[in-house]
Amino acid sequence: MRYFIVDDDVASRRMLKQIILDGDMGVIIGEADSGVNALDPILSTDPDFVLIDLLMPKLDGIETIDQLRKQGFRGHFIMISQVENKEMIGEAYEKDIEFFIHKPINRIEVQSVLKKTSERLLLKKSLLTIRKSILHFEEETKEETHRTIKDVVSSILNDMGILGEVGSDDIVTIIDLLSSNEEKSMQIPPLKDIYEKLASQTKFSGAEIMKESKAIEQRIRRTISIAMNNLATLGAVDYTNPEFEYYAPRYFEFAEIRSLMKTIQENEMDSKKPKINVKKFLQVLYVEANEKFKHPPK
Amino acid sequence: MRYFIVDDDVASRRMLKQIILDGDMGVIIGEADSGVNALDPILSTDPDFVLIDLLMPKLDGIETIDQLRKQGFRGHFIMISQVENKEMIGEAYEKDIEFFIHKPINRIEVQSVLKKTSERLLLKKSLLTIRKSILHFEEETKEETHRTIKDVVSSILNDMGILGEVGSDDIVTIIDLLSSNEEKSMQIPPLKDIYEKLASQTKFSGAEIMKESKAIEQRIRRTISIAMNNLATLGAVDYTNPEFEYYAPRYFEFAEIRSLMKTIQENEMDSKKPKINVKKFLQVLYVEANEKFKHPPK
DNA sequence: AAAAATGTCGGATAATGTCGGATTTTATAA
DNA sequence: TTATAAAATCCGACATTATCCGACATTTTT
Repeated sequence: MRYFIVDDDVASRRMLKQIILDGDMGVIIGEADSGVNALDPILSTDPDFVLIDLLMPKLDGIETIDQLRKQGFRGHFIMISQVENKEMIGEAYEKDIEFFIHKPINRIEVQSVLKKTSERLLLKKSLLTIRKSILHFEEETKEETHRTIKDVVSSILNDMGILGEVGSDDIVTIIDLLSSNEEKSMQIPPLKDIYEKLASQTKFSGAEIMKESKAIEQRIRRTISIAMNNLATLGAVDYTNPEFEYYAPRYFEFAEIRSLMKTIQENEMDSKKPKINVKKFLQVLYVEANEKFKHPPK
Repeated sequence: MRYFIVDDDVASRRMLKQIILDGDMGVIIGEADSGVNALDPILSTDPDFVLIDLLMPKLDGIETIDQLRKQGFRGHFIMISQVENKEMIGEAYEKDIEFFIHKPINRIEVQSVLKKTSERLLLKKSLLTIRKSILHFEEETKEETHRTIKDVVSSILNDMGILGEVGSDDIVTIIDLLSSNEEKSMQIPPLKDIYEKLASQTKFSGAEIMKESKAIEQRIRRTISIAMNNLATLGAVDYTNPEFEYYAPRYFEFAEIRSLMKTIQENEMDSKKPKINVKKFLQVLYVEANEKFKHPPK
């Protein structure tokens, strides 16, 4: 199942994330710290479940649900909040949420509820598929609920905090492209070739393609640069942070990250620009995404 | 659906009853005002759902569930109580209750939850029936994507932060090659032979092979050098880092790593190049990869 | 309209292949 | 065991490219 988390409290988001991942219940394909910031990403990533806080500044949970529904979102909501007021809870249930979980967050409770709700969804989907097949004698055995490579990649990019960047689309598409390739070599082709291939999907004249592939190159570089900064900032505060600990040494030249962390800690703004190794980043992402895709849980 | 209500409060029972009947969700086949008084009737009427209060004199909700399960009751529980204590709620969920609803009782909430749980139950039943019939036809089309030795090696190299380097491909292929060999000696053959064997998979003239095997040698050396630098940098930042602790002493001459760490910490850029022991690295990797492959993760 | 983000391009930089020779390990005999 | 030669392994240096990056132009956002 694909989850999206909306909560203004970082700690809550992290706990939920941890619970979902630990329980092997699915992937987090995005998160947001407010209703307003949640709308666009939810509509574009179309998660199966949205875990949403009721009390949030500006746009509260119920209003957010209204907005999303109005714009055609068909996913399911699970509300998580410390509100005790039965009126509000009732109101939430009227918006057709799946369930209301009371804060403080309790691991077993959340896991149990998520498991039951997602099971219900799966069952429903299977039955719908079956009914359709029976009615039309069709052989559509395509499981739409399966997560794609793109989901896996998105979730990784989200962890690095760059899912919203323009270059992320390029990256996701590239990995998808590479993965759909026949050759099972884990070595990715030269970056130049990759860029050109991607560019040729939208542009058609030779010159256009060259330009676009140059643009792609820069977009990706800038996106990765942002990821480095994000991780370095995380690590500067707490180098046992799980995202930092995992991604920083694997996806980047850790020496670069380290010197970045230093300048951050010492608040120097000068900073010799760090070296950005696009090839390494894509290579690791490619192998790891495929691995996670083939052997989902951990 | 057939419901049974257990609650020491008459008013609560009446409300629940009313909600179920009004919502046309099923029939009430009995009620009881305590856990003790509920046991016999529940076992004899075998309801689909038991709505049960957590806090009751003598036999509380959880104990009642235990008793019933012990005596073979297979129905489902929905707990309804005003308890706020998350520990108790968690405990209840561990007893495999369907959901926990907080008092005071809210019509919409109860209806929504009951509807969803009973729907889930119905779906499950239908699906089980269908599956049973289908199983007669189809043998399982399960495609097992085995975890290969390559995956194991990749993950180790990823831990060292060198999955992105060109030489990693060589290393992975080499270990795969060695492992598929008949002789299960723990001792790996001379490096030169290994390189030549690998080279001869892509090149075919004698001279070409020599060149390629030289290239492979350099790629691997450089890759391992990067791994050393990565780990040393990791260790310099945080010597309790698990990857550092594990890999640094096993795969490398630890003395080399330590002096590397020193130059990193003191920011000396001169640095006498550390000695790189390719043989040791491959040897350890070979043994460990095979070990992990045969006896996967704990 | 200013500021930020993105596109464009050429030159700088670092990665890689190639090769000869230095250094270490291994084998063998004293 | 120790000495020594041969073999294996390791390393530096250079040429060639892929990759990277600064700087300015253009577009988009505020």
